[in-house]
Amino acid sequence: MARLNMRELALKLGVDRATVSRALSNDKAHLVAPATRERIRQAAGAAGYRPDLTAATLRRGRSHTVGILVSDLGNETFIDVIRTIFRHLDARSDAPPITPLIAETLDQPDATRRLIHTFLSRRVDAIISLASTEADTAILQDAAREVPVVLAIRAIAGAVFPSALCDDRAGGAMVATHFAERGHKIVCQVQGPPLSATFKNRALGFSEVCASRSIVETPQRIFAETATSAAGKRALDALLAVSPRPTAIFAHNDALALGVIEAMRHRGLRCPEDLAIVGFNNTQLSRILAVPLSTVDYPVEEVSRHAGELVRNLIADPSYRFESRLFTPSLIVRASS
Amino acid sequence: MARLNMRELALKLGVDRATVSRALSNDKAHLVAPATRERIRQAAGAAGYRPDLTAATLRRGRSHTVGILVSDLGNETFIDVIRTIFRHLDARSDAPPITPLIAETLDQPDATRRLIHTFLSRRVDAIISLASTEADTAILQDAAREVPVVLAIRAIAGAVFPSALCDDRAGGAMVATHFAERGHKIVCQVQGPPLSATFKNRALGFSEVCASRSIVETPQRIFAETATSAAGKRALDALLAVSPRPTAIFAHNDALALGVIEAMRHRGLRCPEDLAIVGFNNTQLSRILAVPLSTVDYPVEEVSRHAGELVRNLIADPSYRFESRLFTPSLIVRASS
DNA sequence: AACATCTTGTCAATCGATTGCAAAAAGTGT
DNA sequence: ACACTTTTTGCAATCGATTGACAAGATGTT
Repeated sequence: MARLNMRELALKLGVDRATVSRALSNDKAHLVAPATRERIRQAAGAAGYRPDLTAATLRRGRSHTVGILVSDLGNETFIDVIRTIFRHLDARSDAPPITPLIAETLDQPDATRRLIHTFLSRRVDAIISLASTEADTAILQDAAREVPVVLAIRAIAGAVFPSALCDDRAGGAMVATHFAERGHKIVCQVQGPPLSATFKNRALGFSEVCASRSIVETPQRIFAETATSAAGKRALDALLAVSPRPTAIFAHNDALALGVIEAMRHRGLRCPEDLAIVGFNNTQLSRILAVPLSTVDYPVEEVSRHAGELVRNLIADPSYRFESRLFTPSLIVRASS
Repeated sequence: MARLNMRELALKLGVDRATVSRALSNDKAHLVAPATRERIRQAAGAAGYRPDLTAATLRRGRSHTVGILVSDLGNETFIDVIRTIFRHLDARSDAPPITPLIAETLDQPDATRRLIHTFLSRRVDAIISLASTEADTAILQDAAREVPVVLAIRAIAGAVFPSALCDDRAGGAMVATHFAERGHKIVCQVQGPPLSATFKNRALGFSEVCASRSIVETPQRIFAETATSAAGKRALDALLAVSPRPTAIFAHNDALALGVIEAMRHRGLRCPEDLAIVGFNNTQLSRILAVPLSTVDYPVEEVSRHAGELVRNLIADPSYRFESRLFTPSLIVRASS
């Protein structure tokens, strides 16, 4: 069961472990004579030698590992971003591959603190936080004094971190503009939990355009406690009580939109005739609904790539002059509006 | 930037590092006087001391880490299983928490080998492979000589690993029985890629019941190259060319079923009147279709829990007499059949 | 008072790879 | 053959925590 280690390999070849280490490394391989280097590499391959990365990490102080915090693994968009980040971190063949550690916080600050501590104990080279809330600010700032911390998807109000975000405000604005062009005069929003900057910005962008194009936004905004279809269902009741009655609504994500649509179906209301609706994220479900859902496409690829690059660059040089970026989403008009 | 390490903490407290180590450990804390122990724990907490787990791993030979291989992170069922496994691994407060490492193989054997090697280099305590294919057999067997390897979701034909699986054969049988009870005489399957044991077993269970209840299964089976809705769409053309023409079809998962249904809509065919359809997995989409989809509910909780337990037990004792288990899924009848 | 037992803490080796420094070997020019 | 540079290799310390062996001190027993 005992694994072959470097000392044994060196012994077998009659060289020093230092020579083996250098021969197998990327950056110091030139320090060993070509013939010896090849001999060592052959033997290592043949013997199935695999270096112990925990030992290497201890000595080097670099683990080639990044921690990814995500609030909800059930969220399709988050998963898309994570897997795309994976690819960007793993793909580059010049640099050593980076192994991601993933943790689900479920938006619980205690769990988040615990998970961040675990990451730091495991000596991650950086942390990417997807969709963190304000409750995490202090912990993340703490962590940032040890390793680079990069934010993706959700900004944190009042804190500056390198980040890769979607321009949610622009997204909200696009929806309002769309409603204006279709001649809607009275509109309403079903807003996600307001502790998330994402939803705040979507609301803001939408309202701004409504004001400038003199569309009436019903004074009562609908707040969903969670951004889920169940909450969307409940929202319809509230919506119908609103006066003046809106003819179009902007749901802050596709799940909320779905809930509203299902509730409408129950009541015999038709979409878009009775009520037009636009969602956000362009998830799979938006395409497959009986009435395909208009929605805002999330710039997954760009956000992920930038997050990956920030991490790579900040790991290479902690004082790297990073640039946080906002990526513009795009409206996809389908039958629901 | 330099982190506080155990030596410094010990120095500050005027005790030996060994004493600190024992005071902070779970199993050896009783070896240090209660007063000293508390003093050390207080100080450690106050100073924000966090042990370096890579050093501990190196010394102990245990990383408290497991590697999870998954073929496709976009698959809702896989994600559900992963996050449920997380919870079972992380939750137990008596044992130290286990950090999962996740890797997406995309069913590419080369990538799989690379990722497994990375896991082993990082000294994972065990590997869980979700939905592996036969192409991975040799690599997994290799890995199994170093650490416990547990299979979930998909068995590998001809190889014995501790596993936690869904009884796909029973699931297929349920669908056939359901068709029989509804009076269908001619049925057909849209089968997922046959290199996956999952789909083989679903097909088998279905066919067995068809035979015993003298339902005609059309001789031409439809094989989808991938288990996606696009493949499902293409499958409908093939289906319509089949003779005798079936009145009900069993799609091997919900995505395939969705594809078939969308293609039907394009042709103006009605579900279930013209063609009844049942899927598999009970994914979100099955609930939200215009005609809610009958499907087989996947026993996510049971599979995940058992996989987690296998891993825990095998880590604690590699010679543990494990029991591989099959969990029975359940048919959910909705409007589509 | 002598001896056994238990408690508490220290010393030093260890896990496996990396790397600064210096020694040995090989190459170069005169 | 000699002085000198350059290449190649070896030695030994190091990263930070854990643990077996053992010593010193405290407590108990007869």
